[in-house]
Amino acid sequence: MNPLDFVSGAAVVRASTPAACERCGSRVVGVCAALDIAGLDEISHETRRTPVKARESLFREGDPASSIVMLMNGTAKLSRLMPDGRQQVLGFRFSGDIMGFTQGRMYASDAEMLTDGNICRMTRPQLEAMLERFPATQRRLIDLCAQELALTQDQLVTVGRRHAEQRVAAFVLSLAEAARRRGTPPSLFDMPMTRAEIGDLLGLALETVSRAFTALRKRGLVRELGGHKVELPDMAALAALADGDG
Amino acid sequence: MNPLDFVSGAAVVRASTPAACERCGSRVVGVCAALDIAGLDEISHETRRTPVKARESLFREGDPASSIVMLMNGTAKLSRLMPDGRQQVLGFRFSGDIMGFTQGRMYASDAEMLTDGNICRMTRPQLEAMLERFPATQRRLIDLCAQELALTQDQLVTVGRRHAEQRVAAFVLSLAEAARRRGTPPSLFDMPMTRAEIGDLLGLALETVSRAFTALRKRGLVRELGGHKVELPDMAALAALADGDG
DNA sequence: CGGGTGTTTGACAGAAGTCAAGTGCAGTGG
DNA sequence: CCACTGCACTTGACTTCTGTCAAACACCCG
Repeated sequence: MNPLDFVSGAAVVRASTPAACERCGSRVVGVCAALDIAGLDEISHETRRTPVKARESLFREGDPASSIVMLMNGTAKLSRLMPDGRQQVLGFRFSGDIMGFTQGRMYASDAEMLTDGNICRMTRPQLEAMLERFPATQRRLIDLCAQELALTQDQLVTVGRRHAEQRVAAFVLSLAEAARRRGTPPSLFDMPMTRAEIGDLLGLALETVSRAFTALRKRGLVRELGGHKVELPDMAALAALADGDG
Repeated sequence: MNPLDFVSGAAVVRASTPAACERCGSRVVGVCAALDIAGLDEISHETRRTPVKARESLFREGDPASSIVMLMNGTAKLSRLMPDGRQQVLGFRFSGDIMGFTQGRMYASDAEMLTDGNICRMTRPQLEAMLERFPATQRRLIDLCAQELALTQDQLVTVGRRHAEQRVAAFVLSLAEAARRRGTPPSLFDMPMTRAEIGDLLGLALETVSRAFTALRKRGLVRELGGHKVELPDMAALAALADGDG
């Protein structure tokens, strides 16, 4: 497996036919990427771009899945709560990702912002109407799901078969890959999540995550610049380590 | 999380309008469940029911994803190979499940039969044609994907946040749930996989799996009857244990 | 009946979790 | 402007769980 593919389950796909969306911002993302200008215009009447703040909850596990959320800006966290109070982070999401789409009637996870940002909500009926009216968006939703599934499976491999340091290496590489997809430099990016949240993603204690970062820092594979900025001087070596050759 | 929902990532959905499929057998499964009699008739011209034997490979990771496979009968294993030779089992599949659907051009995992069985293959062009001709199958594919995604996330919770014995408890409960969906008694089912394969699913060594089974047997929560038959005398207690109350 | 595969069990080593203390940093308020 | 306070992070010591290695056993298939 290529650790660059691991990522935190993000379903990021760029618009194939870039077009401006007045309400949602300049980039066309998520399912809407399949829409032409006319379709976008129709949809944009019904969705609103709204600012959200760090730590704000977007939806909760078990709540009725009344709408899907497109993340226009910022970073979010998807997680589930265990009965004993601990949480499993399912993945982090970035601008361009969609969240909250489910087959069932309820959300399958919590979603919470890690940073300030902007979202667009589309209600379930609006989504259904769009799928009906623009069949191309159906195929797109299938692709988004299939891709997200593949990425979740990748994470399963990471959590199931890698040691602590390898998991953290794979994790930072996934952030790099997510940055690349957003069109920003992959070797220098933001990492707004805490050690505890990373641990809950990777199935590790926060102290173990901290020790792994220290080890990677000492090897010169990861550099933390302050302000949650991270630099990866040697991504190839990091990938080798993640795959067990380190 | 409900441990009964954990399962091995199976996307099992019964036909809402049961109808006979001459080529594939008596039950209508997978995407085809959305088809009416006329559609089934049309499709059935192009797919063939073929017997497969235990340990036979259905497709391999990295091969061109030329067809999807509907498992009519028997049990299969989906897995990925790590660079160091170890494998991560992504899930087990049962009669009624579909395998090999992917957004990319290649299969994302290996698929191998654990038992003798029967499959139907549908080529990619056939699938595309069906999706085009019968839009209802598109919605069905979305649902199958979304459901499979949710189940894979469940497994992530299991592997990431549970101890060995809890994982094994969650695993046998998932087999029970899969049996229930197939319409067979949930407290008595086949378990054709080896301890090593269970370990590769749960991120455990085979010895650890064996010890966990011994412990569950001693507690009277699991009974192995020979011939790969397993009985669960107290599923509620098992669920409590899986959730950490044990 | 025999051989191979899968399973169980034990002893030990090693990785990660837990508990605890101390450090650093950022935002707040005087 | 600076001290204070709270949170996140780091580091150490110790414990516990799981992995590894090894041997014996059980079971199924030929």
